[in-house]
Amino acid sequence: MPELPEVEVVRAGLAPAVTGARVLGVEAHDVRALTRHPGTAADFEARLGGRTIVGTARRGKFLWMPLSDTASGAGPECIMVHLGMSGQMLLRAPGAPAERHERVRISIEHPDHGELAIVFADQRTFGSLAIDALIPTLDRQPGGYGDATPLVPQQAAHIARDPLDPAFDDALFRRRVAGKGSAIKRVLLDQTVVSGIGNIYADEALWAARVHPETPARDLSSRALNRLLAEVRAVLAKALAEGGTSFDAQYVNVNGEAGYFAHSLNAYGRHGEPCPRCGRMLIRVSFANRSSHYCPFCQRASRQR
DNA sequence: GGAATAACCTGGATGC
DNA sequence: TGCATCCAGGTTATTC
Repeated sequence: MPELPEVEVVRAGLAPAVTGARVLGVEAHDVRALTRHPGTAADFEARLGGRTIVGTARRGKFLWMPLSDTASGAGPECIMVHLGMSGQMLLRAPGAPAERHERVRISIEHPDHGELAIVFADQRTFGSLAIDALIPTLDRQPGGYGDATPLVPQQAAHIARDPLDPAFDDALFRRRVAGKGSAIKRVLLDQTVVSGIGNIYADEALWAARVHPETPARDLSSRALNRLLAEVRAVLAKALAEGGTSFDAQYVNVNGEAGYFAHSLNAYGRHGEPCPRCGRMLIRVSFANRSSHYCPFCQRASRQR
């Protein structure tokens, strides 16, 4: 499932191929891939045609590609992308056969690389593209990773910065967590508190920090919270270095290749196997319409203070 | 206002 | 072999 490392791999893969490229044409095959777009599919196609992609940026799981200004003088805009659970952004040669679950194809011409196709494919149709307005960030810091401009898509403005963002505010994160009575795992998954973390990396970071997923957030000591934040960063960075987590064909980079981090998972999906730390059995429990995987021995709720 | 829950969606895995 | 059911989970609207 695309979480921060997977989205960053996609962004980094797109950047050299799309920055400076002009949009030659757009084919929206499935309107479900445009649920975030405020207009029709025809409007999406018309507003994108002829524009130049001037960069790539990412905040948490949101990815965007700023566009050149329009002749009409409308404010700055971007192509906003959310991969949802199964979205893929693929780079293909012009005229390449349609991908399975292909929803949108954007044909571009790059001054150095020539013609290419950006293909958005999505099996479960939770992902979406949109043309969105770019608005100033409240803290006047760059809107996201990969672009120094202090602008962020309107639809991603409510999302907190992610832990790998240089402008991430550790103190603000601690204050927000300390004010929550919910389970710490639920707080980690709350994109308005900290972005980029999904079910996989939440389980991995909690395991690494020895924190029980159902510990009330406000019960965590400063020490435990600092340890957890450090482990979140470590897990995300390691996954990023290994190209992200792929269990099946659900996540691939822009060339259709899988990542390797699934081999490094310690807790997620390993229920019934021995804990790599203590050797006791890892378990899986139902949690907030999800599954939680943890070690009931070395992640005890009573050990947080 | 904060917190919890359901719904959206598809295809692979599983059970009968 | 074929059909029905379950499960995966990011985001958001709805409900409490």
